[in-house]
Amino acid sequence: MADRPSPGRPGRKRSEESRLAILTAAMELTAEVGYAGLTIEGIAARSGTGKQTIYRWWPSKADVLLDALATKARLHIPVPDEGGYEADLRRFLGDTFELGSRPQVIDLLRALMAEAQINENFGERFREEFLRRRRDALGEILTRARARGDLPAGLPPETVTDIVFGTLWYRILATRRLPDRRLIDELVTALTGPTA
Amino acid sequence: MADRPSPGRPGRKRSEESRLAILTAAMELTAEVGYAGLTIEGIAARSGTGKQTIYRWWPSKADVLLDALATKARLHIPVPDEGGYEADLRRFLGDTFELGSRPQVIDLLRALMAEAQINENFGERFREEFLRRRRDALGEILTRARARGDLPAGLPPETVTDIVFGTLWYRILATRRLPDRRLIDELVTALTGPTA
Amino acid sequence: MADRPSPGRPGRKRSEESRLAILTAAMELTAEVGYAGLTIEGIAARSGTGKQTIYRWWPSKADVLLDALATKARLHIPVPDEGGYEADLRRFLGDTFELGSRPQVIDLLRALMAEAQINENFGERFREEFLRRRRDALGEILTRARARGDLPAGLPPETVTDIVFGTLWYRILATRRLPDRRLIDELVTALTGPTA
Amino acid sequence: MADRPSPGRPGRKRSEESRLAILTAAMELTAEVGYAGLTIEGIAARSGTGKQTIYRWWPSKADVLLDALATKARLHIPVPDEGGYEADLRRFLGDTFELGSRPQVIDLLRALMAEAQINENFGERFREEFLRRRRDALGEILTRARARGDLPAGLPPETVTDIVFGTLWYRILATRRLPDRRLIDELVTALTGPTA
DNA sequence: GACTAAACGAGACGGTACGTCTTGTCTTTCG
DNA sequence: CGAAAGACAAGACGTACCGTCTCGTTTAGTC
Repeated sequence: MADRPSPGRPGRKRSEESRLAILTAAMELTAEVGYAGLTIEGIAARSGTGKQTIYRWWPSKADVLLDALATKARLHIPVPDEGGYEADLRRFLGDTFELGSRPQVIDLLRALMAEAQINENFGERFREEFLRRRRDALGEILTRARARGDLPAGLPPETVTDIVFGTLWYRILATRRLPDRRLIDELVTALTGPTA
Repeated sequence: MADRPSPGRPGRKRSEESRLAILTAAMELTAEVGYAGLTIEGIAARSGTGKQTIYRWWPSKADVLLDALATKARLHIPVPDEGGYEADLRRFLGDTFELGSRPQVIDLLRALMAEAQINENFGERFREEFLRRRRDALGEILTRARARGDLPAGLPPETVTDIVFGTLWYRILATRRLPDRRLIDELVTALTGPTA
Repeated sequence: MADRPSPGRPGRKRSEESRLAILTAAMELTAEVGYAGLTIEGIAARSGTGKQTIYRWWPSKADVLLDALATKARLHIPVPDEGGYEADLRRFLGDTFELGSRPQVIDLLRALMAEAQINENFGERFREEFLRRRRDALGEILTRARARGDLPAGLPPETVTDIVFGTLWYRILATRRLPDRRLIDELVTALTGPTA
Repeated sequence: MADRPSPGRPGRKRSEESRLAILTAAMELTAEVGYAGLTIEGIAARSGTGKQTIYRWWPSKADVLLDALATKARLHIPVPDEGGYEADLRRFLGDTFELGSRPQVIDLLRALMAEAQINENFGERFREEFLRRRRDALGEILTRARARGDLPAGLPPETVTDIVFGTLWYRILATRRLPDRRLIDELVTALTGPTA
């Protein structure tokens, strides 16, 4: 993403106005013409900035969108202790689904996951700065569950995480059916089953 | 994909030689320069054919690869009756993993899934001609399991399918850890748990 | 132009129907889309023939048009003896202008003269089979005039021919003003002047 | 031809170096492969520039050549007053022939006149920016001649111009015999005859 | 020195037309 | 009558440019 220059050095300061105009233009254009139709030139034109300003701060259009997502969409999901593994899991899944219910956000996520497959460098940034954070949030819940002895045998936390996020992403990427309430129940069934 | 002309009509026949040269070149180039670096021009040059010949038969480079995958990689997975749900599932997952263990194939799948997100038309073809077939194969097993009463309560076949393929795809797309033997055991645990 | 095969040999005869369909299509298309927009593929499609049939008999689209001009437009101009150089000249110019007064024919001539500059081989054919015949017609008149002693001194027949056709072509190619009656008078003035 | 941007505005300046490289490459290539073999891609490759740079400033390959002709060949012909119509005319024709004696220039002129027939838009530019200037130069001489009363009766200046340039162009386009000294004498004879 | 603006070299894009080759059908002539 | 010859319509082939687009860079002038 964009580096912040160390303070106290000469030269004009980075224009926050331009930065926001670029992020806004990028999201709007993605909604209007799709990720494939999004271009750096288009972002520059729409935001009233120069191409060089974009290239100076972001390495690719996907990074602009990732920044926009982090800046614009409030992605943070708190993981309050609901008192038990099943309740925690249910709460986490509910919060996550809510977040992903905005179609614009879904389209953005699909585009970024796609770009991550194609562009190796961006893929690393996407995994580190987005996917890992979501895994860590679930990880917290699983750590608590393990401490309580609630985790079913034969299902290490890593695999639970793979199953949870895997199912969500697969519905989005491969079936175009958005996750819903019913899926929460069924996932909880599968992941807490043996101990119930 | 490519239409087959009805026989007995005038005009030169489609060159099977060119077709295979194109599919081969496409796969080789993807391995060498990556999907992002793959171009129609490159495929034409490598295969010794003309661009027009490619455009005549495939609408995009992703479709060439999808055809290559279907033609070259033997994707069909038989689903023999192993006698029980758990054994069937274990066999299906084992066969599937083996198939996807070739890194070349994995890279292809990642690229195609990515393209499916970005190119709506190709996405539809990819879902219909690739993803649905894999789902159907698993569906057969689940139908047998349901007939035997082996399916755990609260886990409809659709959701089992989402969980199985979701986990596999997520490992490939998001974590870059290829599915392995251990994952089979854990998935089987999660999906057959309650009946065990 | 098209060679005629020696008679009495085996094989299907050249189809006069196709030949005329091609010439007609070529002229129509030139009128509709201009010479630049004229293509062999278009002629084949319009005439309901195959491209190969065209390439078999004519080396270029310009040759098709040249053939069409010779076949369709009655280009022959008789040069009857009007009794004197000035009268002969006046008659010849009048007949020539009449011929070139059809805008379709003019456009064709412009295109062929243009192609003759660009395509060396066609240029030779155009000069031999079209331009030379027109020059020869005027040459007849000048031969008669010389016999009568009507030719002005210092103006060899070759140069008279250059001046006559040059002026006509120049009006067509460079000024887009079609030759008219007034021009006849003025040319006759210039070319018969000294003896008058 | 190329517009000149108003000064004092932001943005990179047009590269004069590229402009000249393009004009030079265009002339060289025309000499080497002929006008038909000349392509924008070839000019770009030879000149070490991008195609877009050519398309930015010239609408067609013919316009590049027209610019090259104007820039490289010193086309201006002064029309000093030689004291009389016949002397003026003789001087003008001599200067003109000298100019057109370089075969490279002749080939260029043939190509441009040809293109002007085929491409309507270029034709207009060619007539306005090239042909009209040559006509105007001769027009000056004829205006002087008229003031002196040297013009033969029955031969308006317009027609004299048509005859002079027509004969020159016809020799170039249709007979491939370059104009020479003898032609000057004969033209002068035809055009000044009655007053002599 | 960051900014907007714009030209630059590079090269892929989708497309068109070229001229050739292949296929199967339909004449024509001759053995 | 049947085989050989060749013209036919259809259409796929490899090739070459077209004109456009976007890339990422560079240069110029402004803030």
